[in-house]
Amino acid sequence: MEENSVLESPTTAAEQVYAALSEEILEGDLVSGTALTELDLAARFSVSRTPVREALTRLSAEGLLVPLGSRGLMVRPLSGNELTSVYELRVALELQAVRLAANRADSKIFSELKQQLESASDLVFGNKADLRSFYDLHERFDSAIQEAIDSPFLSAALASLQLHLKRIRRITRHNPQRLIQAAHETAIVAGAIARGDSDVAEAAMRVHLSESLSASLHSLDHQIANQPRDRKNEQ
Amino acid sequence: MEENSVLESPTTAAEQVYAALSEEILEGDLVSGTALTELDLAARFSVSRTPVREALTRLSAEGLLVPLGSRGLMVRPLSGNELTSVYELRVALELQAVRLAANRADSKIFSELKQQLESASDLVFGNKADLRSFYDLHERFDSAIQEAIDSPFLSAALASLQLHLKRIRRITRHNPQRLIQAAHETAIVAGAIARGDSDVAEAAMRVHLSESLSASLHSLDHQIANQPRDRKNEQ
DNA sequence: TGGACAATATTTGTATACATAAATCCACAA
DNA sequence: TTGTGGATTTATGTATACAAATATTGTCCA
Repeated sequence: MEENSVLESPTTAAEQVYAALSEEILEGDLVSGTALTELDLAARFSVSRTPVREALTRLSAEGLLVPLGSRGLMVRPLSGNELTSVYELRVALELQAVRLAANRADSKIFSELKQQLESASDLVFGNKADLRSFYDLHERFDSAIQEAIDSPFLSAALASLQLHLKRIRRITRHNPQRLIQAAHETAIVAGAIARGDSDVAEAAMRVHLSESLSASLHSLDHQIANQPRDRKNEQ
Repeated sequence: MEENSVLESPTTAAEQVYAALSEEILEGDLVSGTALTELDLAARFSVSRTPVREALTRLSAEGLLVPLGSRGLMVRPLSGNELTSVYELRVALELQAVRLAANRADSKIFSELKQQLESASDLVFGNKADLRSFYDLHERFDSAIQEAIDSPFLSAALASLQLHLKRIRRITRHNPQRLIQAAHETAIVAGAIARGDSDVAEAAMRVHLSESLSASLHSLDHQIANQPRDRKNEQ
């Protein structure tokens, strides 16, 4: 919903708590199911409960936190079923996004992105900085789409989705082979957008998301001897 | 999500303020651009600023309120461009929803809905109660889809979308002809879901949304800019 | 008249005190 | 041992006081 740019000067305490907590959730430092209490957080961040409450309200509204029993909140668990649901939302939003982008985008931007994505494989096996720039490239791709479509409601939904996707990427195992494949799939999407072919862009994105979901589920299943995809351990 | 309307008992002050404000926004009692201040609202609802702040935070997170300058919040304006963006989001979510519903739904439920939708035209020209039950039928249709897809993230996005759609329906002019047509279009979708035909369900929904957007934009264009609202369609 | 600047008012941001409800603990009895 | 009731603790819900930031007003001077 808002910019996470780096130029933040005088942010409020509530925003800082929100930023810190969402980062911890997205980075996996706060694992699924962790209970949060206002008093603990207030002490930890050396602020009063008031800004903590605001941060928790916002995190709940975004679905990163869910009620825990009759009292308190916990970091939202992401089982295989919920991961599948995130992808059902992702398919909805991103197919529409690339379709619109193909109709509206500046083709030069996406031609460049296509080339960069095609040559991104090297980065996957590089050092940490290379891997970082690999992810940056994908973020630039997402940003370019949002800018191209210029649709505030769709963009807001995509931004919200990105939060959960970032969590999922941390939860699932790092898989270099899959990353290379994903870059290739995304390059095809970028190419289709660049030449304004919305049908192919949509089809290629559908392929990409299908592959991506399979890989994530597979990775999740192999994490712990924990749950395959049944509906028992929800909530 | 909120089938408990009136008799819900001992809710918190923050929730009551949230419910009251969102109702006022959705019903058009608070017109686009209205500035809200915490102190005024606290006085109006006879509570302190604390629960008011929580309500405002939630309404902002849902996009019903937007920042007004450097201070304060206002009811989000919905121009033609924003209306179009809402529909770009709606297309994304509802095409996916009906596609999934066609694969998962109990066909008996949607067969019934189809029949009810086909015979709903009478209600449009009836009295207020009839019109109310016409809208109820559409809400039951939406609920049935959400239940069929059983996908928490997609459902949350649909629920959030519904808020803005409800606003739009109030902002745009009441058009009986369009309502009858919409019921027919929706009946076709319900029929396709009932027999598990996801392609036709998607296509029929695409038609419905396209027609619906055209009608809404047309209605918006023909409204005198900021005419004082006449109170014909009060509850 | 018009503009700069100081005084004032208004509004949001934060801390804190108190109220209330739920969970926990503990003593005591069956 | 078990479980029942009440006291205690703990957490959230709400009100309020104060601080800080911004807008507004008004005054004085060129």
